[in-house]
Amino acid sequence: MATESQKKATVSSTVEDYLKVVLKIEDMKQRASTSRVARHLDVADATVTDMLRKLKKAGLLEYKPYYGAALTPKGRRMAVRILRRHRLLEMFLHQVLGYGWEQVHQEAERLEHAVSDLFISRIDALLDFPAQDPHGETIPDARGFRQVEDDLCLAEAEPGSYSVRKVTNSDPEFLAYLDKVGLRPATRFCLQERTPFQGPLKLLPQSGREPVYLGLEASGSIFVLPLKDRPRAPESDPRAPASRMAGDHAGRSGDEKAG
Amino acid sequence: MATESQKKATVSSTVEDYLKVVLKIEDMKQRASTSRVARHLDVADATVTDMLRKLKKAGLLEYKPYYGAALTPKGRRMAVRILRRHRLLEMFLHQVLGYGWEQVHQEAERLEHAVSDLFISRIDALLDFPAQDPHGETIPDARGFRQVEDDLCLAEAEPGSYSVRKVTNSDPEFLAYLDKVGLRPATRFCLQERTPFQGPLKLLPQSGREPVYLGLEASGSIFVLPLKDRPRAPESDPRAPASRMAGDHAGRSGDEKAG
DNA sequence: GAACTTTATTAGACTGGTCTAAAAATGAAG
DNA sequence: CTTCATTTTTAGACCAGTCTAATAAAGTTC
Repeated sequence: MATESQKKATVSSTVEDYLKVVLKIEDMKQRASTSRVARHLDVADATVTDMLRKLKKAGLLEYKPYYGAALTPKGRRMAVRILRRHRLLEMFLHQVLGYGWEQVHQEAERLEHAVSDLFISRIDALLDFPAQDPHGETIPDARGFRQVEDDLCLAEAEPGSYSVRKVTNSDPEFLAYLDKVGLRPATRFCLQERTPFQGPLKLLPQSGREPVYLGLEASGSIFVLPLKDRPRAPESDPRAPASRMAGDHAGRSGDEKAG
Repeated sequence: MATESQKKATVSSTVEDYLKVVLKIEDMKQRASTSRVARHLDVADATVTDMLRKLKKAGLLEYKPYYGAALTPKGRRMAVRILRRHRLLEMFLHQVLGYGWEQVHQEAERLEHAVSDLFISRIDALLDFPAQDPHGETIPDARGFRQVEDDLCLAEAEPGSYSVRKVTNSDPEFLAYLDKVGLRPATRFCLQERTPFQGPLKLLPQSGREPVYLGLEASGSIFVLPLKDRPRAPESDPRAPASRMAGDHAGRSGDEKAG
């Protein structure tokens, strides 16, 4: 019923992964260079060179040697389709099977290649056509439309009230930490002062109450406190696990290998 | 939570398919010869010879050249695990996502290799630990135990009252036909006369009402009628699609390639 | 038990996806 | 514009899984 009468140019899950990565890189407004793609996929550069040429030949992307790749409309459609499947599956695992938000990514990563269109359309309906996944990422609709929002990076935010728009990191440990600490999509908090922390939180400015306090250690780690416990000055805090874990991830805040 | 602390000798889905087929053949009390395995998997005999030797080396089965293969305990455990996954997934697709029983097999065939143990244990709980799949096949429990029942083949059945125990055929068209006609696991019916039909129906003698009549055309096709419409003598009937479809499948009633 | 048929195995090759190591192009710095 | 460092591509190889064609066991018949 769902997606009939379309040329099913079925591709391997490997190809799907390459397209997904190129889309992700393009979304970050970076050039999809051989090495960048290789880092995301954790394969050798030479492997990527080969593959990009194959994908070019298949009409899924443009590829200029020594420069990089860019999705064609066709490649983009396929990549967005996988993105949709991934996020819908994450939502399904979270809502229907009770997975923690730190558990959904890995499973969706495999399932996105294996489930049928029927499966996807059934869980879509079951979830009542959700607009976001458990991380707050927007789910492209069945036609492949995605509303791209201008999220605010934590590092760009002026002091004020915000809510967490999305968390762009899929590391289970880190997400479990955020969860423990009560920081998830839609959580509201007060940013005390500007911070250079580049972490995976994307924010939405917000007027309203501020139930949570979010601050920054000297080391660069983030920490979160109920507002009533807010310290006078946001400096060091003997919160061992929090410091450790947040620190770990703040360190790798650039881009590669984060998802 | 479910299946921790066990050596995860992860194998490819291809290997899982080979093991599954050998288990299936052994369950039919046949010798898992090279060519029989090859027919089930739809690959060349030479391919199977290679693979059986690899699987022997991996300790998953015994293999005697020019004779055939037999699962080792380890191979059997793995095969039963896949069987469990397959049937649980079928039940899940049917019950939770509303798949028709003719649709579940194909999807489960892919998913059984892709989902995690967590996924399986979650759907198991969600379905309240079902004992059978939509076709009436018994689902092995989490420890790998399976109760094997002595079902009656249609061809062995004397005239009398029965209910459908299970349908061991996964052809979507055929199953859709049986469904349309109201013949599924637990359906009760009256067998009018002994039939040489070797089809995929397994029966369980049953005392009770007989709402359905199942008979045999001269050609070997089956057909079904509500009891009140039952004809005096079970002969031809101008029910075109029924005759056609059932005939198609009764023809290939032996064993190979049926599932 | 010799001849023939069937079934199984070997031999050699191909594909997709990957690797390492070496060569080449690009780009940055003097 | 040369030189050096970085990035990318080429060359050659490997592995898993598959195929076809040729050969060799096993089984069947007379």
